[in-house]
Amino acid sequence: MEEHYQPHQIESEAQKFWEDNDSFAVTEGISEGSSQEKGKEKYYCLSMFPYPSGRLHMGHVRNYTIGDVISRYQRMRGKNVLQPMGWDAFGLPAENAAIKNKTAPAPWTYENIDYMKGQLKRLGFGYDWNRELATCKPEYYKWEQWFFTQLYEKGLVYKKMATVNWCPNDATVLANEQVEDGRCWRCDTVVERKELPQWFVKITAYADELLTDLDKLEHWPEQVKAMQRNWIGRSEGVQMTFKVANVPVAAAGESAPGEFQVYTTRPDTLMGVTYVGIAPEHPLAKAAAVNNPALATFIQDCKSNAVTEAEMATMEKVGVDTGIRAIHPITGREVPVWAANFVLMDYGTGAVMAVPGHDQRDYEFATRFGLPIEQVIEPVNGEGIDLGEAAFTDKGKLVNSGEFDGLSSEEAFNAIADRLIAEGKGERQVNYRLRDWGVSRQRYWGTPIPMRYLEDGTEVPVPLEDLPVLLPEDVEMDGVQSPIKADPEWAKTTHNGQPATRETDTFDTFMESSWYYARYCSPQSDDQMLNPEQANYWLPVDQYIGGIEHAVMHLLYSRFYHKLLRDAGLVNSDEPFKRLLCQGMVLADTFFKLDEKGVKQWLAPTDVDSEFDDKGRLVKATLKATGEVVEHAGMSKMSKSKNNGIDPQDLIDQYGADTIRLYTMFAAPPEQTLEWSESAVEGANRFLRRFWKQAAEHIAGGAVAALDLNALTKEQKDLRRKVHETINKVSDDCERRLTFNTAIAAIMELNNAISKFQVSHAQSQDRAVMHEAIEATTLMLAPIAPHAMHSIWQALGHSEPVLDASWPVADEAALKKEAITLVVQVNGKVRAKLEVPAGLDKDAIERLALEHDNVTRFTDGLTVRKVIVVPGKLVNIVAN
RNA sequence: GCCAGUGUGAUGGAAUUGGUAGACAUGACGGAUUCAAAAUCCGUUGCCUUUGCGGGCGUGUCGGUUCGAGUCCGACCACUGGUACCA
Repeated sequence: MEEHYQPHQIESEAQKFWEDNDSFAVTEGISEGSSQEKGKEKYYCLSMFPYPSGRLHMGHVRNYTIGDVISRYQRMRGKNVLQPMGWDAFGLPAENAAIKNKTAPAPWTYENIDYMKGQLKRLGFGYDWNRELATCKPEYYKWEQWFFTQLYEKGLVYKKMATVNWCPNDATVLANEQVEDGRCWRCDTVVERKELPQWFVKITAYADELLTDLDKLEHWPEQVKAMQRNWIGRSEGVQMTFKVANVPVAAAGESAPGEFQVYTTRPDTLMGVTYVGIAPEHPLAKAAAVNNPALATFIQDCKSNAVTEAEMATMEKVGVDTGIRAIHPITGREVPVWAANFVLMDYGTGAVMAVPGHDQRDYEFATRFGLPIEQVIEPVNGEGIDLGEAAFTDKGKLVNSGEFDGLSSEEAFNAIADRLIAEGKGERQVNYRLRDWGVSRQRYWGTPIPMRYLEDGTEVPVPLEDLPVLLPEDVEMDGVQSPIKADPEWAKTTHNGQPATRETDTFDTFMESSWYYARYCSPQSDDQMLNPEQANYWLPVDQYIGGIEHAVMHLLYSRFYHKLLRDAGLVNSDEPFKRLLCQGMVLADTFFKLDEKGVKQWLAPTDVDSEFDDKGRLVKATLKATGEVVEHAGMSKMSKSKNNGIDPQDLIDQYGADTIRLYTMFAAPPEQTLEWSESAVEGANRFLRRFWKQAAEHIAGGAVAALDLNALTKEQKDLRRKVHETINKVSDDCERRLTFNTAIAAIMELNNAISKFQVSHAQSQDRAVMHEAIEATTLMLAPIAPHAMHSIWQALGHSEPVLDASWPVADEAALKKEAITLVVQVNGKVRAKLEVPAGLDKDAIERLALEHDNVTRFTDGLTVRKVIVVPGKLVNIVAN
């Protein structure tokens, strides 16, 4: 064994060994499994596949190291481990890069995949590359297209109008990310809302199951389940009809609707309705606008409103009186109908009842536009409320509500609902905040939606024998129009011999990432989407690992898709991911400067010098190359769009993969957000060098005697205890807690104990105990620093690779302690420490504590009121 | 705005069930080794106070529960993720 740690040589040797032996290939299935796999429990460990953006960044390294450590740990625990990897290859960045680099998205994507695959291999991740997939390959998206046609046949797919961001200058649809401050990021034109017909998948049909099955996900983080529950947003309420007193006469003799629907979760406040809000696109508003120029202008202005929820919720709430009067369903009173920018046609009924006394948003709107505010609820304790400052939004007791006065909010909910139902004016309804999944994108680099339109406009799904609908890869991007929309020839096709046109929209890329985990079970299957036998052997995924930013959308769409696969008979489980680890984001500073068009140019953090004040806050940033002052936009997750990804390549070149893996795992617990800094990488490298040297010196000492447990000195027993305590600690951290940082800290402590242990060559048991400590350390580090441990394990004389060695088990006998340290507190402050024999009784402990010199100093002249003894931990003396 | 999270020394973090705050690292300082440097090894390192033993303060802010609070409860502040067309 080399005396010095030489990571690059060691790592290429270990990687060659794994490659030559195909160490991470798992054969599919149960019965045809190799003898090695027979009788083993399966373990499917999956990390979220990357978007091939060009280079790995530290967020990827963190994610994939966690997955690889868990996979290697579980393998050492005797499991048959599957760890696959692939590419979420469709998406917007490829189109942007293609335009910028005057190439096509396909070659750009394939080059990135090649480069990033090389980086993953260089980091030593144990993937079964035989199962690699890329979602932009026809053999993958063919089955996604087929499945969509199946959903269409089942009635789970439909088409409707939906709003998009529209750049009138480029005549193109923009993603939310491409809109900055309401303007197009390419040409700075003000963006408009535009309605387009689009395909939707009925996720709302599964809303209830998606909600209730969250309770079955015992090993998912509570925070993720909470976010999904809130996203689905089940509510119980009442939907009711408001009749219109003065129906406006619409243009061309069309009559506007004479009534409209409103949903509320607070029917108890119905008697406090003083106005009604409708969406600017509501048919009533449109009709009223025909003879109301002010309203027409308002509706026109609302066309430039943002489409994102965050912006709509924070924008100024404004509205215009439509002149329409609605009839209150119970009192018959007429209330004004206002068109308001915060009421959305796409969601719910496009109309809301307003109770300014008991809803804060309605209150602010009413105050601003001089609408009446009426109190109909008072606190249960009978206290008065002041509606001069804010709405009273708690539940309570009804007042000013006629026959409903005196009822509690809960009683009034039922009484008012029953009344509306009895009069045929409303019904109880369960609503969800969740909306159906809009899967149409007006972009090129995605899966073509497998639908055809006949000449009479009839829509038909593409039959299996005509799938896949191929996306041409050899195209030119002009930066505005999708090449398959720009080329009229592409859309031409036939259906049963009749001329037809193809759908030119592509799928949302979440469609691909919603089922890839299942495709890994039979990635080469070319006659069906999944091989059910393979899928049911491996699924559900035992451990899924990925960024917390996917807590709702990707993880909810995947859960939905799994249920669709189940209902299609392709899998037999209800949920795709048994245990979930949401890794925290790796953040880095973001910097930008404005170009001549006023558009933000994001700058790589490595190109910027920063100055800090004495509190460590960034006060000035300058471009390294030119000294030009640039703007700092805070820290955010590493991403292509903010250009703040830190490429691990330089660190790998300098220190090797094991150091980067160890450092990343040591820096913080996996779930915690991590602000990127490489200041302690050196320390991780130092630790590996130190252990390497210890192992090399030990091995150079030659043969080792057998351990004789009856002939050990105190020092030898102490080191053994530390070894076995560490085994327990590290096992728990890797299995239950998934806190690799504390596992590494424990191994470092053991390593410090090994350093302090003086080996006398005259004492054969010294070397025997040392041998046990070195072997245990090697095994415990093997999942984290697999290359170096591969070499050390071989040098320790093992023919089997450390990859397949068994995880160590603690020897209970070695853990026994003779004495323990107890803390003595007086009134909660530590005043003394006692060394006592383990198992000493309570009275004796109490006596020893009260007699201690530094304790009597603080109890002198006081009366001892109480003594609390926490066995094995502390004594607290309460005195005054 | 709404939903979810985070906040502990100079820095990353530890404290797993309400029981010793600061494990393990990084950095800094001092020393050994060296012609010298790197590397390595040893020591010190929350703040204030004390010759020393020790003492006081201290986990974003303010308040509460408890013998005892980083941990539980209430209010607030700051930052991060998501907010349905970034993935």
